Amino acid sequence: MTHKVSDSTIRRMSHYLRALEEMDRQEETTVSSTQLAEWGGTTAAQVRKDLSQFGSFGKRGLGYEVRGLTERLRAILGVDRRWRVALVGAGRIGAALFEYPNFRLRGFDLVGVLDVADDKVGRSWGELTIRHVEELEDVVSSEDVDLVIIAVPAAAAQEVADRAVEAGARGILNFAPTQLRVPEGVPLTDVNLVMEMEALSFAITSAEQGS
Amino acid sequence: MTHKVSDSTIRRMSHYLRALEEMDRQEETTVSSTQLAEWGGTTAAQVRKDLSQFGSFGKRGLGYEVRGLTERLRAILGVDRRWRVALVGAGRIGAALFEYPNFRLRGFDLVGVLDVADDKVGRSWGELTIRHVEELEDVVSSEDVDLVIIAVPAAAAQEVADRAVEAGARGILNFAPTQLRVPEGVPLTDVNLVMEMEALSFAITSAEQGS
DNA sequence: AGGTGTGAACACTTTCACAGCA
DNA sequence: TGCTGTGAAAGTGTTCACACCT
Repeated sequence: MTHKVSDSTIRRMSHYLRALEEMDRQEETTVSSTQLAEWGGTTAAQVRKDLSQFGSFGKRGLGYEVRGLTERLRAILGVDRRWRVALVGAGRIGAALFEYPNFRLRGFDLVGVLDVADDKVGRSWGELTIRHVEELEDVVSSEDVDLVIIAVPAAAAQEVADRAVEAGARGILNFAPTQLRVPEGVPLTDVNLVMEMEALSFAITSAEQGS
Repeated sequence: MTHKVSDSTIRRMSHYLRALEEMDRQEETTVSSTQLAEWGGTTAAQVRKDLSQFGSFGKRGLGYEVRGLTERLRAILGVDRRWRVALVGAGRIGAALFEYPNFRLRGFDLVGVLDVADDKVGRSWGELTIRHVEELEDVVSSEDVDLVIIAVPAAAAQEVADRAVEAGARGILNFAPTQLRVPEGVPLTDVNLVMEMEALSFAITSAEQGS
């Protein structure tokens, strides 16, 4: 049933979900594609096309039922469950993630933190104790980790990825500025701040020069 | 001359630039589109198409000269200069950026940090003193800020964006999980960690369910 | 021979426009 | 009437294949 769904569709689905949750908080019970589009900076047709890839959730003439659609989107995105996350690299990025409340609120539970540095291993982060990267396989399997966040220097990232996947991790979020190779079927997302800054730099520079 | 260039092209250009710098470090003097493609996980034709949008930089039968192409890419991306960056929100994300060495290495200088919290205002971060968000306009204009990074709660983000742009900021990197509205011509990039995690969640969930 | 630069073919995404249901 | 769901059209991005230069 489920054919290939584009990346941009998924990104927008996240957006719609956030919009719906906000609308529910404001006690709205129904919503139209037009309203959803305004919230997420897209068009009504786009919203309907996106949703239609997963089913028919609306009522003609009326719109979508906020609560119902919220549930459907949660199920589609797979966030109607909790995810177990291990963090490799207890530096600043790691700390930022650790303290980011939305993370837990949205269903992602940090169940392990690892680092190589001797002065970090053994320390406590909240209820977690930082463990040595050597123990990665152990943490992934014993803690039943689904997702691994890589926040280590570029040179160490590939090895961490290989071992995490081998040990059973099912998806990877990579902050290291390097192109990781992972087996077919293991989703990988990169977050590269320098790249984002360069995109801004380009946009400004080319606007300056283009007539 | 410069027609519309796609976002994905720019992302790949960043990649090529990083690859070239690495190759230069390894004392390679020329490089083919095939090699560049391998490095960035794309195809040779794609590399050539991307580059050809900005000019003809290669020699047929030979490839591209590493140093020369590096310079051209730097100029295209606008990173042959330094950028002045202000950071609004001195929380964990802010701290992570502040300590991220690649940031400065790649040409982005943090020249101002602001926050609302009284217990943060006045503190020192390296050579910078955290200033109150009230002073945003002042910082942007007196420090000649190009880019503003927004790392404040979602509810405060739009106001910060409006004031930053009004005061002369030319681009915005937004970490707040909300859809900002900025005037036409002001580039905006969003970094939304929950969204990235949800994309992983979807990929895993749909793979499980699809046949 | 070797590898670029590029039009043409192809694939994918978005927008349009309207039939159809509440 | 109002708004969804969806084929068809338009627009964008990627891949192919080859002429052309060194």
